[in-house]
Amino acid sequence: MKNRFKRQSEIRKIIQKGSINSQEQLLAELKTKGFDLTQATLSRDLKEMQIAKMPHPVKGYVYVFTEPEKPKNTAPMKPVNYLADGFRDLRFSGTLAVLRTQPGYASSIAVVIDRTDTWEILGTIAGDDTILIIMKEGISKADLVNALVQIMPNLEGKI
Amino acid sequence: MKNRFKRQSEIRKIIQKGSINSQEQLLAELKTKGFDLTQATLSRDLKEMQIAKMPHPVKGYVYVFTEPEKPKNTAPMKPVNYLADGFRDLRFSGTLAVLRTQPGYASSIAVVIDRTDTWEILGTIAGDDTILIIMKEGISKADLVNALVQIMPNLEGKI
DNA sequence: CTTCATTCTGAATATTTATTCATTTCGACT
DNA sequence: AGTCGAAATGAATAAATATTCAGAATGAAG
Repeated sequence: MKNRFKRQSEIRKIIQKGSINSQEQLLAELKTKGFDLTQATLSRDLKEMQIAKMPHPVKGYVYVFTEPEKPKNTAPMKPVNYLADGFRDLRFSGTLAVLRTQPGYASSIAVVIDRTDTWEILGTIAGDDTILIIMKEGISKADLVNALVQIMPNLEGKI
Repeated sequence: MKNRFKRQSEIRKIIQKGSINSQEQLLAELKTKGFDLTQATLSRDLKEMQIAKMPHPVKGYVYVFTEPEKPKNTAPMKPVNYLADGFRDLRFSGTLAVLRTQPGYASSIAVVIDRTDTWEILGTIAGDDTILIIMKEGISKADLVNALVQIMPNLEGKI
């Protein structure tokens, strides 16, 4: 139907603004624009248009056009071994660990560490040849070393 | 809790495979891996991890990691509100706070924090998706949260 | 070791979203 | 115009998901 496309086009516009968090809300918005339909139809439209309700840290949930997932950490193993080669040394200070690398390696190693979301590690910050690792309180040096070996098996013995 | 991170890590692995289309299904999968939890908890995990149920032309609906929407070339919003959207989570270790953001947001948020010269905060260091905030001694978690909300009102309630 | 506060979780429930089933609408063709 | 079949829709309902509320676990502070 002709109306259907106009409607979906309007839906697109509204979603784009990024502040819709339920179909009911969207429905109301559409009514003000002169589109009269039920939630059932809306649900079908959204499905067809591949619009998803996504959790949002601040807004709760928001409807968005979704891109299918990035194949991010699908193949960590290979680059990881390679990255381990950039490793220089590891030292500790309180709840911080400082990992030194060959110049230029730091950020790529840090990215790998971050992606694994290891629970012992709150986060990392990388410069050019140094990575600062912020550890969870109460984590021992050994714990951290284990975690790192998990991530980069080739480190085994280098530490 | 320790278990919570292991669990979320497992969730990530399962979702990654791309054939989960309901929480119930995911729940069952997790049970076989030895994680015992309820749908309520799972819902909360998914929200926290920003995993969304997305319509899929052939599979119906699939759970996926979603990309935050691309800030298209729509007129730049009020910087501060905009920045709050990049927020992921906030955790503490001693006198440090680690603020995690959507990839790419860290430095711009850090700049804003630095500019305010909040007395609770000695300084910040930003990577790509992590900001390290060095707090003044004696500052509590709540104090820092308050300070951040001052800076980015939209954070209110989401920390 | 207690007490207190905070975080985490499950059970029950509320809310939201998808689907079923019946009806209507529309277009193509006589 | 009338009939057929396909697509679209709404009402009701089923199914799925989010949240509330209360209790348990954990951790910090005496």
